[in-house]
Amino acid sequence: MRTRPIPEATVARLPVYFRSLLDLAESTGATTVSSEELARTCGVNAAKVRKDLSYLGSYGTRGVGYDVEYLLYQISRELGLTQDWPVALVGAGNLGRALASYKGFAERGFSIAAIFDIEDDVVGNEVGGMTVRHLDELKDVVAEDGVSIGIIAVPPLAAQEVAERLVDAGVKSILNFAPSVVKVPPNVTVRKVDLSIELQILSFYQQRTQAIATAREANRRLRLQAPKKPL
Amino acid sequence: MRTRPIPEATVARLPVYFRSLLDLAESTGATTVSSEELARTCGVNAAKVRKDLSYLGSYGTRGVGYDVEYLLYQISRELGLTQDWPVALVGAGNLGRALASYKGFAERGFSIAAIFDIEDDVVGNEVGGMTVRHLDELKDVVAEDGVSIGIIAVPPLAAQEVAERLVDAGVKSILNFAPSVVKVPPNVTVRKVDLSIELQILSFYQQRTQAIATAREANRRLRLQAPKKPL
DNA sequence: TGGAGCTTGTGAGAAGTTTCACAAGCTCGG
DNA sequence: CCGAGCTTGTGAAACTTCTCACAAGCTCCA
Repeated sequence: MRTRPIPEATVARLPVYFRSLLDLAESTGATTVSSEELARTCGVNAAKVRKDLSYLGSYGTRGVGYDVEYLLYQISRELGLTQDWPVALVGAGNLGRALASYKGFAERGFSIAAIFDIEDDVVGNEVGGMTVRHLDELKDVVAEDGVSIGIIAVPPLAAQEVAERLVDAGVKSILNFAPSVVKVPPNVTVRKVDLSIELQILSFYQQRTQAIATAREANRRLRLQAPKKPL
Repeated sequence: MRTRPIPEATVARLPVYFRSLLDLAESTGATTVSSEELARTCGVNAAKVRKDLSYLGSYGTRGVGYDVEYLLYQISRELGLTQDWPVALVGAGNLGRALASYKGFAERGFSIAAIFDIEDDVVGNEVGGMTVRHLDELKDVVAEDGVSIGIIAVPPLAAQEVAERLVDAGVKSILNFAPSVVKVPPNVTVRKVDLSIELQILSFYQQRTQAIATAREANRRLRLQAPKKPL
């Protein structure tokens, strides 16, 4: 059926198109959209939109554009959004609690099956309308509820162990919020979201574009503190 | 001084190397590290590590490896981590509060200068040891504290307006957590972190690797509900 | 029915990124 | 001082992603 595999870069953009199409359908009520228009709302190049969508199939009409409803359906099917994905959330700290109450997940069919933690004073607490369970129950919940996606929201030192327990329980996809690299078997997919790394990348480009004079000045000062390269 | 600009892909990895080097220095106390070893802890290819580091300069020693301290200093200088970056956090909802108490930012020199919101019942509250201020004070705070980085943690519909107010106040780099595309002038950098998009990407690959039989079955069922492509 | 005006789908080339493979160069022991 | 054993730095090839430019094909109106 599918001729070529869909490039990773395209997969990463499909959710953006999806959301823009939803907004479009809701706010303007338009039934059809051109690649130009979709590109504008997504902040990308129109040719890129067309090429991306062409990987899904030939769903547009020349001279007219794409039918919004039909395209929405095709993208959601491709992304697997036509079914519900129960998610296991591990870690009920600051971030875990915020994620538990985050509405955006449920909107796309990702429901939190259960929240886990390991601290005695956290297990049993109410978070986002659910009771925090002990991590030891993970395997049972995963099996019972058919969980295939796990979210790691624990301190960095605990992340690798949690990842292993998720894999052991049968989870095949992991979203890692802990600022650490986790290693998993090749049949498991991990994506990481690292808040501090994003700021560091911004800092790089920020520094780059600061006034030349200021940068030169700062560099001179910094060089004085620089450790010597060992001989 | 710099011959070639550092590729974006490399910039995105420097913070990962940086963290691994810190861990390494702390846990093993090693003074030197090979590209092979660093690559292992970062989950990347050794040649990539060497090429990435070579953009910073020739900081290694053949037959020996890289001096950990020296490399740490060079990366932190490149990323602009030798100075402190005050950050304006807009949005004191679930996510905003979690970000406000997130330790990882301060560890890398990103200090929250102030938290802003617009809701009367939120402004004035205590969050992470700070008092939430009204968004109208943004401009003053940015000017006074020399803020150049802003974080958007507000509902999607408010994101564009907040972005404009940040830009207007003089912020040059924005980290956007709202699930929406924000448009800014070309001299401003935006990076987005979209939690739901990450799950949708996982969902795509998850679906792909599920048992063929199951997928076929599901597809057959789904096709029945598919809207017809308009003629 | 035919032609003007759009818009898609895509080949081809450009640009960016990853990986390979190996010369250059360091250390250390004998 | 020399050669064995490492490890870096980097051209070059392979691969991926982006962008351009235009033929193919649709709609609508006269």
